[in-house]
Amino acid sequence: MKIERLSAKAEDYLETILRLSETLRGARTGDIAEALNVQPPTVSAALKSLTEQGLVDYTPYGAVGLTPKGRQLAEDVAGRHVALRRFFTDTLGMSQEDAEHAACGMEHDATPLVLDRMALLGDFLRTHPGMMEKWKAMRETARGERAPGVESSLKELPPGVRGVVMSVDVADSLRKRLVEMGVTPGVLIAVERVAPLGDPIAVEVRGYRLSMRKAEAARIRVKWRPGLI
Amino acid sequence: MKIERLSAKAEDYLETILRLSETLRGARTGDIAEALNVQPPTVSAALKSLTEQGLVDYTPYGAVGLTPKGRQLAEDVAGRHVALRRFFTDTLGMSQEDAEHAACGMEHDATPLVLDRMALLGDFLRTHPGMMEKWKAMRETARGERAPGVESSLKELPPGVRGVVMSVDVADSLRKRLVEMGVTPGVLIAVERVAPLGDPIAVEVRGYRLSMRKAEAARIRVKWRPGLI
DNA sequence: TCCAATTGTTTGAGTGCTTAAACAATATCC
DNA sequence: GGATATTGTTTAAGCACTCAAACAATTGGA
Repeated sequence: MKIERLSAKAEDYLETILRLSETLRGARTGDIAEALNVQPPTVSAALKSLTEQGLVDYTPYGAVGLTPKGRQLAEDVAGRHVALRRFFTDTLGMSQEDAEHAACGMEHDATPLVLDRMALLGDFLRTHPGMMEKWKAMRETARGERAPGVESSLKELPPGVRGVVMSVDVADSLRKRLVEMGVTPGVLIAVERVAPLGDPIAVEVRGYRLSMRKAEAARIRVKWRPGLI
Repeated sequence: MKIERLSAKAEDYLETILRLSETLRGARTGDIAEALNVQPPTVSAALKSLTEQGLVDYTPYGAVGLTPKGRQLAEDVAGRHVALRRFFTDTLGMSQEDAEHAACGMEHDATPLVLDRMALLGDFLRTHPGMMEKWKAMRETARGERAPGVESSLKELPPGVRGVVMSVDVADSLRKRLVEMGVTPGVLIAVERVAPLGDPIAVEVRGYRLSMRKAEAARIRVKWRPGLI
């Protein structure tokens, strides 16, 4: 019996099954498919493979459960996930949504030592009176003064921070509207605010305010610039 | 021209080519294969695919170079890599080796906001006089008092911290020796020190001291326990 | 009870990544 | 210059993951 490292995908399946099997419905093929953004046949295949590896308990058309070994691995992954998310929200001051998104990708490769030190650093900041306030204040004042040369999509530009448009790679219909508004390479742009549900987002450029979908903002590359809007 | 997110593997290839092409030898198939721990034919196939995507400049049997687009992406990845490694060493106080290892896996999924906040947090600690010393002191005293329930392989147990053996999954020859030494589930164990080159490592158990390879330590699961050796 | 509607699986196919074995080009040495 | 060693590529194959289309089981009414 080998302890081969599971693939990131396999870990995703186990983690999802663990979460769903704690609900009343239980973990059903369709729900797993929806949670992982794949089609049901993909889940059937994955379930077959995981069953052969002795990680899930599963009979076709029946409910999906975890074996002790599978549960152990699933709880490992889930533990890394929450540890990262807590660090991102509680210590780095990120939003729930941003933290969740980042944790999803990094949970598969975070090492125990990294997670341990992250948790410890959070404790350090919280147990020293006044330190968290100072750190929060620094985050506020530093908005827009950050990392010269950081480049990302417009979607990932923190609200209030300015960026220079590097490239626009959207469909023609939207592109036309953007060009009319002046969203062309070289121009300063900023995200004003994000709607409660995360979509659409309000963008400011040359004094105009326009709104666009996150999917669209993801196609616009920007370089972060000092200064708030 | 779409900006599909590259796979982690593709990012690895680009990053490696960037690093190697800065050397005198240049990026050669065999060197890339060795750096990424794959066989040469795998690299040939990857190079073909990356060429079709317009990311590398490559003629069979010739030197491998990056296109502007490929170089851009490679530098993005390399930037995430060093940002993470710096945070792990300079702020979390991890060793170069541990930091490098952890950064390798996480670089593909770290978001710009995460990297930015990590860098800012490092600046925060360094710019407040005395804070780094306090934080370092806390790391020292906290060794062994950490995260109840954290489980990892023996290889990942920080030196000096005690752990309880959960399972031993090694070949029979070593297993026999380990059992004689008393390395069985339930017993307390600790890593005493790691050889300069990282292998072998000195392990302490029931007062005995034995040395084993990292590959072997990776097969022993432990749960971290309070208290130093 | 039986017939839709829903849900899940199988099939067939494709992509990405990997390898061993066979083959081809390049480099090196005499 | 030619034989040999090194290096790189092609081929054939396998595994993990994915999907659309076709098919099968289950569920929930009427």
